[in-house]
Amino acid sequence: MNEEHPTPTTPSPPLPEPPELAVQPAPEPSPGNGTDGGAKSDRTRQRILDAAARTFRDKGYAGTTLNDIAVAALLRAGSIYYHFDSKERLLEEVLDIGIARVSAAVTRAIEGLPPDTSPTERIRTGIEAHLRSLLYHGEYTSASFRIFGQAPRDVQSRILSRRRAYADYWRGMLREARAAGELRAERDLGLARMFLFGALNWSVEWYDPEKGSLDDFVREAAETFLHGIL
Amino acid sequence: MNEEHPTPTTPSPPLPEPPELAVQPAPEPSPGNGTDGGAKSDRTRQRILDAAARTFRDKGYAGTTLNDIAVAALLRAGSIYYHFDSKERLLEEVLDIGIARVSAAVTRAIEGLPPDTSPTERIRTGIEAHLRSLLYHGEYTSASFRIFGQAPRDVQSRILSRRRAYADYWRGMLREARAAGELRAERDLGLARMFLFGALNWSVEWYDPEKGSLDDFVREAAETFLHGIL
DNA sequence: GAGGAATTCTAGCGGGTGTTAGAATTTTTC
DNA sequence: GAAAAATTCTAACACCCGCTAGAATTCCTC
Repeated sequence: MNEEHPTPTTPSPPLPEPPELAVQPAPEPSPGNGTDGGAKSDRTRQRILDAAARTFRDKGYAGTTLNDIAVAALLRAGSIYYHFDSKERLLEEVLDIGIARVSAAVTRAIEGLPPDTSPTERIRTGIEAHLRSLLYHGEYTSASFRIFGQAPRDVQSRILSRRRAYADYWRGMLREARAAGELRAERDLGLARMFLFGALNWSVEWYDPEKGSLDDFVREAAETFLHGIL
Repeated sequence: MNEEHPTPTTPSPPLPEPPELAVQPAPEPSPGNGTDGGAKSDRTRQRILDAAARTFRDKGYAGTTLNDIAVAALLRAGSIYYHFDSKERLLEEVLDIGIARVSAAVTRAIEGLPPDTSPTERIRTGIEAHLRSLLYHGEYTSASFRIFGQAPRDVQSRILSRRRAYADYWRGMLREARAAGELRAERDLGLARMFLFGALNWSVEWYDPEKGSLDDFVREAAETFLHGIL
């Protein structure tokens, strides 16, 4: 048993090597969360979650190391386990937050419409809200859609109920539009919905905010889906 | 779950039982190319490629182990290196084959049309061919779209030229349709094209061949994109 | 069958993985 | 300021990764 370590000479290094710190622009000061009472320093928890969402989104689940997350969150890998039970649970929470946020954004946008808004107009609003939630500050949202397919089976199934609820919401909207006679009667609504999700969620891979305003983009996207290209 | 690796204590690790193996025999035995007397047993190479395509597609690039591929290809992990230089190169070839196949399928389908076919009809044919190539025996095709985003940067850039060529093909078709006055003038063609790709390629995640014929599906898909839902 | 090439396997290296125990440190409480 | 609690770090374990060298095996040719 010979102990050969790179730095056996220094008696007690206070900080061996400050790990290269990914500079985080402005850690959003946690919004005034109503029911406080929680410990102040689970802002660290939030930092870990944010770092995980972004890293998962960029490198995939299996491609992401706990050390990657730790570096981005400005601590050491082992410390993550004080806040999360495992890498899987971390993923699970990121995915969950992602869908919850899109769902909330879309629901809120549609419920803010005047009560006599037509089903078609509701759908248009939903499309725009979904896209906005995806493309604008959507670290969790985009991560959620991008890496859901890579998640372990049990994580997927634990998230599935939320996903299904969101899908049902859209199913209902489309059905109402059909009931109101605003849709082509022969259209397959299930296919249309999946088509829509595919088109919208894929945009996170190629959308470039510098090539035009987000407002124009989401409007044009909704129009393309509603009317087609012909 | 059923993974079994030879434990170091057992003296003679038995060969893994060969499970049933569905491999399409290479229709074209590689013709005698120049320098080498074509080896007969690069059917193994094909088996590895097939296994890699399917495993990459299912588990992602980083999530796939060379041992996973080896098990699916009925050999041991080390043997892969007789046929491929590295895991990266294996990925590269899978991705390349994938795009090449869709591209070839779409091109062939459209070139088979009568010369006076309208641009719109060409697009419809292209959509259907793309989908068919994706959903029917599309292990490479679907893998190519699903995991391109997970590939290392240098692999991506080496594949990019093929991808761009395929994208250009579609760009040209859409432009012709517009020139022929068959498209809504105000439509953004770049967005429409990316929308289409997103919708089509996402279908590989949810399409269930037992819920209806492929013919009906691809027809309905093209219709939805061309006319929208309204 | 013998010899040689082609192909596969075995065994292992170096390194990185998620995870954990316990020491060290910071923060809170009195 | 001391004691206690909360949080982070260090160091290591056990395992698995991609990959390689060389032995073992199969295959082909004569």
